[in-house]
Amino acid sequence: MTDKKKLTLKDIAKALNISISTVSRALKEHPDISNDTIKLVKAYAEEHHYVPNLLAVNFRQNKSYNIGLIIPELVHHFFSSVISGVIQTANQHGYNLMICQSNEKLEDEIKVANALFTSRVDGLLISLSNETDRFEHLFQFLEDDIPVVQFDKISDKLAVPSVTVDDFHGAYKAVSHMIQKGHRKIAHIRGRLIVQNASERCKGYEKALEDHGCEQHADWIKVGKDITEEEGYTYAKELMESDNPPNAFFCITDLVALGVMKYLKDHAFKIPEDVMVMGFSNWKMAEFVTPALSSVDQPGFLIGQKATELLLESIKNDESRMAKTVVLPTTLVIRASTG
Amino acid sequence: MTDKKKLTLKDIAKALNISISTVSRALKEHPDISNDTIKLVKAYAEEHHYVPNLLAVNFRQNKSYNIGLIIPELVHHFFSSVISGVIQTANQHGYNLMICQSNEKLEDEIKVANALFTSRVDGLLISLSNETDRFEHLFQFLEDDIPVVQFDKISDKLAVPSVTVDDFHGAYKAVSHMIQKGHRKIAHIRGRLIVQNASERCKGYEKALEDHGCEQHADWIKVGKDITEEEGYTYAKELMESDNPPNAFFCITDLVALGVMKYLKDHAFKIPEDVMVMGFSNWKMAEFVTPALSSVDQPGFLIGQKATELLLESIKNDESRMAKTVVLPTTLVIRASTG
DNA sequence: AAATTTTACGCAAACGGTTGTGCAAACATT
DNA sequence: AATGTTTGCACAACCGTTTGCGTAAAATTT
Repeated sequence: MTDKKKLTLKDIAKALNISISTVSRALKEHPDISNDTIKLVKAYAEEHHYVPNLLAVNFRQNKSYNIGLIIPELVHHFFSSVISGVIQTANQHGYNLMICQSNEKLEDEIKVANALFTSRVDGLLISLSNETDRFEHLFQFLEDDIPVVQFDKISDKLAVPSVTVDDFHGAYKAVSHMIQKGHRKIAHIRGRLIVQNASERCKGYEKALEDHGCEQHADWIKVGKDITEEEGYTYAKELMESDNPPNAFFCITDLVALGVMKYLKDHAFKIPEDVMVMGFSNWKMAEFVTPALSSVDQPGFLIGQKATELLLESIKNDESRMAKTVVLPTTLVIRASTG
Repeated sequence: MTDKKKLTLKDIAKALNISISTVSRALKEHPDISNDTIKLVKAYAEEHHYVPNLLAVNFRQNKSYNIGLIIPELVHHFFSSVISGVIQTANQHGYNLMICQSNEKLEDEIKVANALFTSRVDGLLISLSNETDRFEHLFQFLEDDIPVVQFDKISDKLAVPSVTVDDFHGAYKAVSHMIQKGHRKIAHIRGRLIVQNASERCKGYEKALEDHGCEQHADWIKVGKDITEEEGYTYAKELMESDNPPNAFFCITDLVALGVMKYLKDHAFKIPEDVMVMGFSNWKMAEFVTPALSSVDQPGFLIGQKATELLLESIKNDESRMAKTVVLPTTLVIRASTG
């Protein structure tokens, strides 16, 4: 291959018969440099397509201009929206993104966190895996003054800024909506409460029932493990075959709701007339299933944006690194499954 | 903030009273260094958590260990699968990924390509935007000996290795399947033919009709512009209201198929009894719509993996940079919409 | 014992920028 | 005219690692 060397400051300096430092300063319009020289240097650089060696710059500045992102799953509508927001914001500020998956496993999370740490990212964004109950792999960043921001799946054991959606009110609005539609016997299929989102949504559900004076039964709350469609199907079956079947389902996520809908359709229950179904997250598919699924929309893109802004701010100044919480609003999207 | 400096080779050298170069070599077990010294250095490095400064290493090697990825859309099931494959493969080989979106616009594609170029990526993966008909922004990489690999949306004007799925046979299999099910009047809703995938799928469709001796009508082929659900709906309406309505639809993508299904359901056509519908891409939602949508599955993860492998190989040795084509097989996924 | 080879390490340059400091010339002030 | 100030640039150190080369000491061969 042709061995074309990239143009360097030294080359320009030699060509114009001035010093390297003058070239460097001229390119950034340093006040010490005369306008004539600035023009001269810039013209030459432009003409010869000078592009600064970022590797050298970053090394000198001891900054990678990389931020790390750890998410449980990449192939996921919500998380890809988040990524999209992160990328846009990061790029706007001259930062690049290094994305890693934890696959919802603590082991993998630790592995990729260490990799990002050795890569010397300037900051870290993370949505914790469901398994995460230790934080040493994240503390090492803080010990090295590398700011961390958590989003969506967060923990209060990690004292860093966080961005979440208002799961509580999202759930509250969703459940209230079904109550107003006349369906007051509402079941809830949720995840384990160690995950903050699950806990908040459940609280919102309970508060709505309470505020509207609806029946509350412990066995109307089912705890999913993997949060799959199958679980939705199974629990729907259990609940609908019980002595006191509900006439509405509030599901922790759209996938579970789909399982519930499948059971209901298989057994000739009419949605929403007989039984209403509400999801959470508003996946793309929610609008395409039949009947279209009502859901609580989480602003993924916005979360990504906001989290990245917080992180970049923390990178700039130390004071921004205190734990603080940004809570973004959810939007109730009403479709056919709740009338 | 506490000003804790990272441990450097110099620190280790000073502590052990040996030279920096010996430390450097010891850590990589250079044959010039005695086993005793290697052990000594490694022990010290381990104990004090030495982590090499990648910024310095990369600068010194003049390698960023970054590869760029340009895709039309991030929030998209297929592309996030691809990304997932790319990330895994890249990380396995010590490379990081810089992801950019073109939003299907040439202008954006050029912008991000330039950004990646200045970032000095070691290689570039790209799936072209639908608008791309110029290639200067990509040629600059080749001129600088930075290898490029294209996938999915490719162009033969770009003489670099490419990875695609077998759109032709995917389409052929899909259409043949419907014919075998007894639906011989098959319409096709496709995209513009300058996009290679659209062209291949259309050819596969035509070949299947021909091989099975089915009617072929030019007006059974509709050309979508944005490839949206609405277009599917519109064309389904047009076709079903025509004098000679088809009894099957082969759609260039699942989204279009959903639009078609919507029209059919709205107008009381039975799927698949009256009219069959076939999509392409096998999006997540295909299995959740009613009736579940048959589709042609594209192995996104595999494409990402393969493309990355080709790229990394090209980075390693110049000879691997010749244009060559890897074609991955598709899988026909039969669901309710085709019986 | 002298000559040769091997072993094990140190020295110093290099990568391409950034930046603090020094200094001559030009200009302004008294 | 002597002094002080500003302007515009050059010098050189520096970031942390890699690597070619040189060389004493040890090991081996004559």
